[in-house]
Amino acid sequence: MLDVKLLRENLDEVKARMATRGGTIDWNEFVTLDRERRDALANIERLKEKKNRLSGEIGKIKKSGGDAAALMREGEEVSEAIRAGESPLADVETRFERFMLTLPNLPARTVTVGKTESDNKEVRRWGEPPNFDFEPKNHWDIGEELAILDFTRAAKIAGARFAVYRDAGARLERALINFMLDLHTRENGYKEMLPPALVNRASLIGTGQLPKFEEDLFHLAPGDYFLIPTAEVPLTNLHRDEMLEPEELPIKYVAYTPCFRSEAGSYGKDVRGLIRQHQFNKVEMVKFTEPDTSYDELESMVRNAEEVLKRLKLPYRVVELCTGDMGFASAKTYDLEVWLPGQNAYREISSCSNCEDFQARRANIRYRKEKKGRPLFVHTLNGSGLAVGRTLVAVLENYQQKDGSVVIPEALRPYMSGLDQIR
RNA sequence: GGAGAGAUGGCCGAGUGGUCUAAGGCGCACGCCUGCUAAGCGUGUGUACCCCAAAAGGGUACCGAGGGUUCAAAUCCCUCUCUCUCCGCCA
Repeated sequence: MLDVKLLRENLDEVKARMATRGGTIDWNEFVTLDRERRDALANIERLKEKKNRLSGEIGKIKKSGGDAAALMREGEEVSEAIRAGESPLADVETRFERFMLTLPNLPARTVTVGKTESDNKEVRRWGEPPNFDFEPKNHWDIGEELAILDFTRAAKIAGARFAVYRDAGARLERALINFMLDLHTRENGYKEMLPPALVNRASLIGTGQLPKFEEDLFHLAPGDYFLIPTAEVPLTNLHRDEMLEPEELPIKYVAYTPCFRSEAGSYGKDVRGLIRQHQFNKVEMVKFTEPDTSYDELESMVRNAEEVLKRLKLPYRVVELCTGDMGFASAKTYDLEVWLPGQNAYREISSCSNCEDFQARRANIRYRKEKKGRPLFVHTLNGSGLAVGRTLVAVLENYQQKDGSVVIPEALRPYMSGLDQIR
């Protein structure tokens, strides 16, 4: 959520910066609703003041045995007026709040202005795409030929966009999860968490998926729960409605969770293989920081995600998303794209974002810098470290051999009981 | 799923219709005192929003959440959420 005062006081600047995201926002609605809301509020507060004053006087008169009938009649009228004013006020407040909750975050000033993916800025590359003396295969062919991935039976038991990992495939996925968690907890200073994969509406409003993107989520009717689309949701909401101590910042969490996405509207995209699934595994990093340090923390989070790819010796590049390509809650985002020989392209495997105080406002996550100072909103960051299924794809495609086997990256062998090759 | 108990400020805890403008304690901040420390004494102590150009100042709301009764609700009524105890079921 954006700061209402910022909108009131610097509307022209906000308009211009928000426009760089693309899409249109009805700013007149903001001005109108804000005006209406404040007028209605001032009106009702005046009446309530009167009510409180009358009630106090009636109390005193009754205590001293006097007759308060006239004042009580007046009080009745005031209460009637309050009741009449309450529903218009509630109505305008609801509309105002809904408007505010559907505004995306303001892009950071440093972010490159652009419309689409093609305007994104490559920041750096690492590693060389491998040279094969044969035609490299897609991971789904590799996986099915080695009998470590089974899409046919996944379709039978669940449907499209699901996968069954089998034998060494299942084990490789598990090895990747453990490898990533160990790296982030032992070397990068994150605390491991294992949160629920189901969350309530308030949590999804906190991180920004609701109210605008309900169709992207799986909703469970009994209990009104949602399956999490990313561990960012439970991890960030851990501290919803909390006051954090400045000395505990930055807080750094890492969690492995399954993630669930409806992929509504993605028909025809990545229809084969593991790239786009309804259910996938992800190791996610989340940070809570002071405003001053959040951009340094974003840089180090990106380095933490890169370290996974470096240790696996997978070639990748880092891309800074332009204003038009960023997610709803983000002020600045870096994507990590891993080289996939089967597609002859770099594909997203991690996304690291600084949400500044956008989520902290929605989720009411604050800290007090000074003991007597006012509460301030923290900055929240999140990043994949990494998308596990896509990492498995990258391993299969980059480490494939002419004979159809796949070499296990050295860093993973301790997690595979020393196994060095899947054949 | 059944029965019962509970939810009050940063924390503990009192409070069953009108000075609750929430007692008291702890904690915290500032000051005083004491050669240090401890103790003691005094003062203060939340959040959000609104009015005001700003400051000063003023107002409204907040006792788990939402409704209701009443001139007036922490207090009475209804619904819900969560926590705890016991029973049942269960990986």
